[in-house]
Amino acid sequence: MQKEHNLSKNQKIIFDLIDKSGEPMKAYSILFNVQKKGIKAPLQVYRALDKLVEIGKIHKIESRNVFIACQNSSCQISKATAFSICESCENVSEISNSKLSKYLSNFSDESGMKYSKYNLEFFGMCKKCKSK
Amino acid sequence: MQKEHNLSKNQKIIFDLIDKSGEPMKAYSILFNVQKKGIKAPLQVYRALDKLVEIGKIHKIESRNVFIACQNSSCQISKATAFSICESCENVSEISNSKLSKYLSNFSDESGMKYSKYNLEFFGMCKKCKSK
DNA sequence: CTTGTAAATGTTATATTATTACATAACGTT
DNA sequence: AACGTTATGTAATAATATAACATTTACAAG
Ligand SMILES: [Zn+2]
Ligand SMILES: [Zn+2]
Ligand SMILES: [Zn+2]
Ligand SMILES: [Zn+2]
Repeated sequence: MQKEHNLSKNQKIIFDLIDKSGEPMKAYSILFNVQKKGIKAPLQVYRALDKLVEIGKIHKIESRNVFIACQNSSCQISKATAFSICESCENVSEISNSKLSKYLSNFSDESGMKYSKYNLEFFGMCKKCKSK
Repeated sequence: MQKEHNLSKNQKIIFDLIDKSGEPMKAYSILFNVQKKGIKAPLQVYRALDKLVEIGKIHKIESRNVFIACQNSSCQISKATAFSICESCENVSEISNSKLSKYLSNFSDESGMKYSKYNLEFFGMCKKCKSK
């Protein structure tokens, strides 16, 4: 069962925006979109984003500096994330593949380092873009 | 056999700096360090970095916005990268594990998307930091 | 209910990371 | 030499993110 997080006002505004957009969003585009709701400064956006990432409601796509709503409604893991990114249209989707996540969560090497978290980004051409 | 790339003057200066440092470096720290060699503007640094990334001599650690020299001297792959990052001391090392790279290079799912590239970042505490 | 504490907010300024635009030079091939 | 490609130089600016500080809200312990 996923822990319930009561989102604060700003967190809710920003999560709803990202979630409804269904697309990756940039921080300053989010800022622009929520200014009518009274959120006026970058820091207000970044603070909400930080919290939402922390609790796993959204993820940051590091190679693109964008944020998307978690598409794995059942998973509370912001510690084991995998995405596919189309290099042509920049479409992003979250990969939820239990074999992959098991493989990576159990991965260890000779470094003696214990991995508690990972982020994986796959790149390629999506179906739509390929057929063009 | 890896293709030989003749680095240009700026590319060589910047690659040598990163390679010798043995550490992840930030773009503006690189800039600061090469100013005595006549490289005065961010763009000169970013252009060299772009090229070096493209040919696989260095890699960008996306979650940190830093660059490190490729530690896999034998591999020409800038298309299949994996790193371990210590969240305490920010030490980064490149993982070269043939099973892992095979597994990920062959990964496919039902999306119909063909993945031509991936980047994986593992996070945790390195040996040194754990023992403190 | 009040007091203490953590979390969230508001606001201004600033730091950090990266690119646009345009001009010139060097390199490699024919 | 002429051509196309790659690299360089320079100035300005865009895009991303954080520091510092003041205040407010939420919520639990006493
Ligand atoms: Zn998710
Ligand atoms: Zn696409
Ligand atoms: Zn490498
Ligand atoms: Zn460490």
